[in-house]
Order: sequence, then C-alpha cells, then structure tokens
Amino acid sequence: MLSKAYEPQEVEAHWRKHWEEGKTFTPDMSAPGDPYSIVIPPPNVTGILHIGHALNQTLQDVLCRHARQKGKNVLWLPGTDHAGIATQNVVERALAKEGKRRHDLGREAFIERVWEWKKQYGGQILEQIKSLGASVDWTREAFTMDDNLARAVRKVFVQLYKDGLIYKGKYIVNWCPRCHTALADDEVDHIDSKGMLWHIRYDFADGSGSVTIATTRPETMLGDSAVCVHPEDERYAGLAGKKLILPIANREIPLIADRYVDREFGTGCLKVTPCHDPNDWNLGHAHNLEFIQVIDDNGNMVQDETLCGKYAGMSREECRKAIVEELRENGHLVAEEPLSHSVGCCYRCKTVIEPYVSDQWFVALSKLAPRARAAVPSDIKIYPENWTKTYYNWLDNIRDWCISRQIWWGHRIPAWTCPDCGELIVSETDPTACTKCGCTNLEQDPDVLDTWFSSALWPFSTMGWPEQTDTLKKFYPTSVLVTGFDILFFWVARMIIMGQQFMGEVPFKEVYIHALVRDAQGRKMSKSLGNGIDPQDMVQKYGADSLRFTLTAFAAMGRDIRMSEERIEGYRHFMNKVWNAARFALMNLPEDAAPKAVDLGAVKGLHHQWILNRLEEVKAEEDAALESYRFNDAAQCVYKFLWNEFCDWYLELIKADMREEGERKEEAQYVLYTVLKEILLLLHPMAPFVTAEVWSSLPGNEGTDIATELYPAERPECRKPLEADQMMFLQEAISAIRTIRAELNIKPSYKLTVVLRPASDEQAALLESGRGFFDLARLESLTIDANAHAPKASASNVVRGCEVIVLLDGAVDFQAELARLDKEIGKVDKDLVALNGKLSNENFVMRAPAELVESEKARQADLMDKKAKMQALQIRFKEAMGE
RNA sequence: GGGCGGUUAGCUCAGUUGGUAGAGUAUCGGUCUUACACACCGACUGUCGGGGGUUCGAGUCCCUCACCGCCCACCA
Repeated sequence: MLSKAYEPQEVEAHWRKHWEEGKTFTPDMSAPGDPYSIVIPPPNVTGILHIGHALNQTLQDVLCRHARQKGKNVLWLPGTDHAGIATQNVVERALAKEGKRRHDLGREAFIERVWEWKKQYGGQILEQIKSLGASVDWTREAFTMDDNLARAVRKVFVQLYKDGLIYKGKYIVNWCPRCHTALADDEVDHIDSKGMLWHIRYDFADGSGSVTIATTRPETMLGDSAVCVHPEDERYAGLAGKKLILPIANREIPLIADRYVDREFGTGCLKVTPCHDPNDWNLGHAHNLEFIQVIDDNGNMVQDETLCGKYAGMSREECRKAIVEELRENGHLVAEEPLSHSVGCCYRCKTVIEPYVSDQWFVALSKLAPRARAAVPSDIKIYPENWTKTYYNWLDNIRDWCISRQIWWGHRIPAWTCPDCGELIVSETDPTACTKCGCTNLEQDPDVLDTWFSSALWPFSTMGWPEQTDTLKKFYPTSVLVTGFDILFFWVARMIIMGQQFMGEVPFKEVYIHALVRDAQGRKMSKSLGNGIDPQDMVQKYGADSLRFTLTAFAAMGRDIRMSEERIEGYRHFMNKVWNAARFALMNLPEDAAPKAVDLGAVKGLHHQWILNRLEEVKAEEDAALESYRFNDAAQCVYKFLWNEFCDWYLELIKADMREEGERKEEAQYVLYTVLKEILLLLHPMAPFVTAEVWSSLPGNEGTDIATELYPAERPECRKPLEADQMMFLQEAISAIRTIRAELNIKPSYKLTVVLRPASDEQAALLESGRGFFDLARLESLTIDANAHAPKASASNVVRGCEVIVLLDGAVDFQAELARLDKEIGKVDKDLVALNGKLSNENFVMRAPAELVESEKARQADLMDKKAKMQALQIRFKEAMGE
C-alpha cells in the first residue's frame, strides 16, 4: 500500500538509479522507430544549475519522453561546455587564495590545474541535471574539450582558413584589461551610465582662433591625430586642412572633414584617436592619419614620456581626472556637462572595455551569413515565429567574428609561425618543421579560440564527427533545438552556419525558444540580486515533479515566466492528488492481477461513458499541444482532467459501484483501471517520477517501466458526445442542489428531500436512470415527476428546463431564499437583455452564420423558460411566507 | 536610432482561425462525506491600458496614444 501522502525523495532516488543503471535512455540503434534527437545546450562546467537550466531541460525532457511514447527512436545527448574565460577566472580565483597568479605556474601547469578542477567540480551540474529526471543518454556524455571534439575544432579551423573564411590581422578589438583578452562584439554588455561630456578648446597653430571638441574620454587625447568636422557644417566651413595644436601634448594635428560626424552632437567637432576608438580607427584609415597608442593592455597609459609625459604609467581613470584638472587650469576646458551614455563592459567581469589594437583571428561571418539566413524558415522553423525577425536582423548586420582569446584555457589555435622566415603554418596536426625554410623551432600561436567556436560544432562534434559514425548517420540533423533567446546569436546562428558548412545540412529542423525565468517581481534572476530560486532546493522541498510540472505549466510561448515558490508548492498538491487517486484505485482494484477486461465501447454506466469520452478528448488535446510546443496547454488539460473531472466527479461516482459485487463492480474496476493508467501516461512526460512509481504499483504492472510504454492509442468506440452531455446534465442538477444547500447554510450532513420536475419525457427517463448519482448531493429522498406539486416551503432553481426543488423545513431563513431567487433571476435577466438585443438586430440575424443564430435562439428560449419558471416559484414562495 | 514583447478578477497568468470572458492563488462561508485538510462543497471579483476604425459581432484584426520591459546599434 502506498503511503498516505506522496514522499518524493525515495521514489525519485529509486527511479533515477533504475533509469541510469538500466541505460533506459540509450537508444537501440537498430530499433525501427523514426529517429528523434536533441543535443542539450551544454551548460558551463563551472556552472551550478539555475532555474533557467531547469526550465530548458524540463521542456526537452517532456519532448523526448513524449517522442518515445509515440514510438520514436530517441537520442537526447548531454554534455558540458569548457567555458574558456569563465572557467579560467574560477581557477585563477582559487589560485589567488594561495597567493599565486597563473603566470607563476606557467601555461602547462595552469592548464593541468584547470583539468583537475574540472575533474573535481565539473560533474556537479550533471548531477543536478540527473536530479530533475532528464532522460538523457549518459553513455554519450560529451565535453567541448574532449579529444574528438578538439579534433573537430582543428579540422574546422584549418578548413575555414584554407577557404579564406578565417583570417588574421591587426584590428581594433574589444579588450578586457582585467581578463587580459579580446572579446567578440556580442560579449560586450552595453551598460547605461552617467558620465561627463567635456568641451575642450583646440587652438589653431596659426593663432587664428580655435575649435571646441566634445569628448567623454579626455585621457585618449594624448593619442589624438586629428580633429574632424562634417564637410557641410557651416560653422566650420573652409577650415578643413588647417593645423591645430593639441593641448597638453602640444603636437600639431590636422582638421579634417568627414560625413561620419554628427553635426547635432556636442559641438559637431570630433577628436580622432585611431588607436582607442573603433570609429576613429576607421577615420584614421580613411584619412591616412597617424596611429598613436597611448593606453596599454592593462588599461594604463603607456610608459613612454614622449607620448604621455607625466601621465605615463597612470591608470586610465586617474589620467582622466588629472587631464581634466590640467585643462581646467590652463583654460582649455570650455565646459563640462553631465551625459548619460552606454559604456561597453566585459560580459564576464563587467570591467569597462578598452578598444585596443592587436593581432587577432577572425571568422568572415559576413560571407557565411547569407546562407544561414536563407535556411529559415525553409529548413528551420523557429517557434515562436517572432524570433525569426530577430534572427534575420542579426545576420543582416553581422560583422566578422573575433575568435582569438588571450587566455590559456581552451582550444589552442592550430597556427605556427616560423621564427626564421616568418611563414605562417595552419595545420590539423602539429607541424615539425617550417614548410618553407625547414626551420624546426616553430612557435605555436599562444591564443585559444572563443568558447563559442567549439560550441558552434556541438550538434555534430558530439556525434563523432569528423568520423562518419552511425550516430551521426542516424541522428543528424537533430529534430529540435530548445534554448533561451539570450544565446540566439552566440550560439544558435553559429551552429547553423557551421552545420551548413561542414555537414552540408542545417543542424536542427526546428528551434523552440523558451522564455526567460524571472522572479515574482519580474526581475532577471541573478546571484547578485540574491533572488534566484535554486532548483535543487525546490527539488528537495517539493520534489522534482512539482518543479517540472510548474515550469511546464507556465511555459507559454513568447512570455517571460515569473517564478515563485508558492507556485511550485501549489503543484506539489497536484502530485499528491495523483498519488491519492492512485491509492483510492488500489483500494478498489484486485490486488494481484489486472481487473477483468470488459468491452469499453459497450459499458453501460453513463458516468463510465462520460469519462471515457473525455479521456479520448484529452488524449488528442495533449498530443496536439505537445506537437506544436504548447507546453502549458498540455499541462493544463491533463491537470484539469485529472483533478476536476476524474477525481472530483468520477471517483466519487464509482464509490457506489464499488460497494456492489458482480458485473457492475467489474465494469467500474476496469474503467477505473484503464482511465488511471492512461492518465499516468499522459502525465508522465511532465511528472516522470510519481507516474513511474504509481504505474509500477498497479496490479498487473509489476516490473514494468512507464518510461518505455507507448502513448495510449485512440479508442474511437468510446467517443460518445451525446452520453457525455447527458452525464453533464446530471452533474449540473447535482451542483444546483449543492449550491442551494451552501447558500442557505444547510449543513452537509443534513439529508435533503428533493423534487425534480423534468422538462420532457426524455429528461425524466434520463434522471430516473441516473437516480443513483444523486447520492453526491446527500439526499433523503428524490422525487422525479413533471407533475409533482412543489411544496410551498422550498428553495429552487432551473437547470436545462428542469425544476430543481429542495424542500425546506421551518428552520430556514425565508428572506435568504427570497434574496437568492432575486439574484438568480437577475443573472438570467442580464444574459437575456444582451441576447435579446443581439437577436432583434436584423443584421445579426441576416449575416451571422445560421448555426449561430439558431443556437442563440435556443439559448434565448431556454433563458426565457428559466426566468418564467423561477418567477412562478418565487411567487409561490412569497405566498408560503404569507401563510 | 532600429526591432520585439507586455498592459485581462486583489495578486500571478491562460485565452490557437473574431461568436456567451477562464485558471491558480488570495478573500469569505460551510465540512474530519471511510483516496487526499497537500482535501471537499459553495460564494465573490473584471468599462480585457486610453481613443478611433473594420465587422451583424473585437480581449482577439487595423490605426493611434500612454505607461512598463527586453534585444540589437560605433553618436564622440
């Protein structure tokens, strides 16, 4: 017997072990089903599971488990990402505690140290994924630094280089002076901040006056090589070509004109520092200016007094203050005004980015983008569709991708230079000698690749590429990619590009972009805010199924999810409901074997016909919802069916059957058994643990695993909408009695005497056949008779034309009943007014579909009938009061 | 500067071809009815952000305004 309340801990541990050790989710390569595959978006090895991962993985698991139920051959491939900068930072921090820096260890020892760290802590996030019940194939677990993935990286790099799609060059890049590396454009966060705009006067060399420039970065003026104005700016007409004296540095620089300058901003006069601003870099090339570097890779002014004078060696922040001070003193500072602008920051450490000129490697995304753009939507469908536009927008404005990073942890760039002749060798295998001069002292490029470079290969590198493995043949391209929109650019677009380039085929057929999880106030969850809901805590407290079901139920498309603990708690109630419904079933089913089968298309009980009909509808509904990624609809429809129909009505209705013996009981047992089993199957993708446990405890299921069962097949013979509607009428009548009882404050334990006056002979027959169901309203006696006299002291309502009359004895509050009737008639009136208006509108009657007009007329007739009957009842009630 | 999303019951949100506004939660009243108090029975709650338009009919389609949020972008 199951315990009274559902206790997830032991159940989850048991099934996790069962699934892992039994390799339940390792696909059988020779199985006949159509392949269905997903590669997991690899979390960082440094990461701990946050609620966003939990959502991401839950949705994938729902899809995978559902696909298995539909007979597909499913591979869900797990793994982690080496996360270059992030991981290096973590290990460097650990080293710092020992008072060491990475340079103290040297490159090899440091990398060794990172691997040790990975061995010790890198599995943590995988353990957390396991706790959610993710049905991944653990035998195929991958890591972006695995040998075969490294091989894939090299092959791709070399091939792109040969095709001219990777190139090396000196460029101005986003440099993080703290991480000491270049960053890609999209690794820069633009953070709004309040700064200053300083207006500085530059005098003409010939003493003929001056211009005033405006800048937010006065410290860079030491590297100025021009001042630029718009050629059509009348304020500066005819001045281009004159020389200016750069204050402080006292150098001569030219005044140039370029249409790039915005006349509206500041003074319309721009200082040009080609080495320290990406726009100025372009201007510098266009106008053949001097390139003067005054800031070094640490973000300090260069140690060169001829360039920086007394500012040499100062930090850029100190230098800014000091220069402003000097300008103020010598009268060149014309004005200073506060300015809100956005400042580029390192996405990892938030240090302000320094534009920095250096040798870097680039992928020519501008050449690769058009093909990737064309793949959507013909080869790849994006859900929700709105993201398609964002995807296009990014690809249409793409710039080349800086892929070199000046750190140690990552895939080292397979390029060597010859110290003798300067030859650059790019090769899949380590070269032993220079291909040009034979020199054997080749030096490998010290840089490593951007983490996203290896991630971009993930869908095929994890399947064994460049080998033509069976896995690759069977499971590439994958069926769907499930991810958050935050990495649409970092990752999704680049995977598409690499897939097309190296597999000749897109890496996935569909992309499902899910919401971001936010806290109850709508803020992004983050460590610094301390508002994160830790999925591990939630699993501990409420069980994995509760968390999973909550995430699924709230995963409506295109919306952020606001998560709060109360919601998870709410869905724990649901898991308990499932559990207890099962306990009830077990009490009422044979212990040792499945109940005797009956022909479900021929069951007699109206309640059985109703629930079986509803089951068919729900089966179709959930399937359709999941096929179109409407996770919330799938979860909701099962939730409502189980709780509001199966538990609230059906289980109550069959209690009477279970007290009997023989055919009636057997029929109820078999329908109960069938419906419960199929509900468990419907629920299983979202709540794998509780359903697995209940499933295996059902008679006849010993030793079976719900995870390998098929989706319940359709049962067309059980589609009985007419009978279902009849049953619903009975439920409405019962509810009407319950409402009267509640509103007149009659105790539930008090047994009522009820008279039903049916509107037709058919209704009378139906009520008579369903007489037993009225136990649910707790009755003393039930009279079904169209001609029965309504006792004067009675409360009443009308359901589908049938008068429902509850006898009252003297203890009842007559005023309360009168008020209740008034209210009820009021409601009918309100509906009737709207309806009459509609039907008296000729346009409506003429133009609306005939069906609709008919049904509205029927409703009108029904309401009028109800109103008339209720008024009659009210009049008689008033008479009774008078007596 | 471009692009996207949101504004529906006190709160958090559903609402798939336009056709009687829903759920959970909260609140109120009642119940130990032998699966479940993590429960049961019932009640209450809405000019669907404002304005305009299309339509017989709009939460749903179009326009416009307001406020909130996100993404992208080299305005110093």
